[in-house]
Amino acid sequence: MPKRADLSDTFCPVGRSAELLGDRAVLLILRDLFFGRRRFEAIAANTGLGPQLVSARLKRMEGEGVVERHAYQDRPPRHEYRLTAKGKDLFDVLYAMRNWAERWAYEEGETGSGPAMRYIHRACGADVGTSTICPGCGEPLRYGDLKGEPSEALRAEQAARAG
Amino acid sequence: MPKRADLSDTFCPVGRSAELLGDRAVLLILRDLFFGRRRFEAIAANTGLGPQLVSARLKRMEGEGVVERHAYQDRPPRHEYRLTAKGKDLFDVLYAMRNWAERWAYEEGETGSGPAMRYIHRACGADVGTSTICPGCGEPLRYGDLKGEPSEALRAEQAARAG
DNA sequence: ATAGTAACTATGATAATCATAGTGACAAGA
DNA sequence: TCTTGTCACTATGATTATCATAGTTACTAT
Repeated sequence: MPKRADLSDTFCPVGRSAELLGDRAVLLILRDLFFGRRRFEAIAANTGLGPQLVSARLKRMEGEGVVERHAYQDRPPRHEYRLTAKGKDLFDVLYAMRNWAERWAYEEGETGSGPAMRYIHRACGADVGTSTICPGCGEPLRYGDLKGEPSEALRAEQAARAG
Repeated sequence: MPKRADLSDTFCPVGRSAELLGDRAVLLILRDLFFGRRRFEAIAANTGLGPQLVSARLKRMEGEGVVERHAYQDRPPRHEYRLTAKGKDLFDVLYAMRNWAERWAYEEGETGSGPAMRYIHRACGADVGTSTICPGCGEPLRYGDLKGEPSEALRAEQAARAG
């Protein structure tokens, strides 16, 4: 594409976020990082993105300070990618996207009886449904407070991609 | 680009949302619609996007059921775009993006003393800061409960684009 | 010596985006 | 009447991002 207008210096906060988040690949990579996938190949396989796209986006995300590259062995050199504090703080955005999709993007019964991805509040054990505060104890939800349980359909899909 | 993998039938809710939301233009148009801009030219001018991009995205968003096209006069035919219930329910996503940017994307004092965009909870009058529940009364925040006040810097920027 | 794994880079075809200009339908003013 | 202006777009051509596929580097394991 031609040079598009840069939004990183707009005063609108949504515009600034959109520069990074208005990108399919970035969103999918973030999802996988939140899911616990840290290795390049695992991310590429699960997202279905080509290696050069994954590479380019991880570099950009590293430049933005949302991920960190970490060597987990020296010979041969192997790296993994981890969310920084700034990256982990994007959880609310991804969680809001998940909530919206659970409410609007599935046919009745498409994922069995429950949601595509169930979240349990560790502190009180309640199923949080699609709310932003825990319906059991009323606390706001943060990354780390939640335990995700993919539905059978989602688990099968991910297994197929990994194999 | 070549035909990219379609995510609308993945079982992952973030993947399904990413198909629509992983796009700069869609995000900017949504922002403007939430801001109250309903007319094509106003959206094109404020986002800085070309008319064919705005046109294409509004069609896609209409197809997805997040916006509705409304004729507000017949001679000559003039339309405006409105968020549907499904569209309004994306507020949490945009609000989470705004919160993240307010926390991480500005230099100290870049927008004066406060945030780029201040939100007040209508019910209790509290400044909600960057939280997902009202710090004054504890209620979860919804679109319609909040009154947005752009900072002087943001107001000036928007005025410059409109003129 | 051969195969395998991890993390990439290179190449060429395809498709999306941008800037700019143009269209159709009408209203208002000179 | 003629010109100018507004709104909501569509058309065109240049530029650039993305995809699929293949190749590379540096090792380990058998």
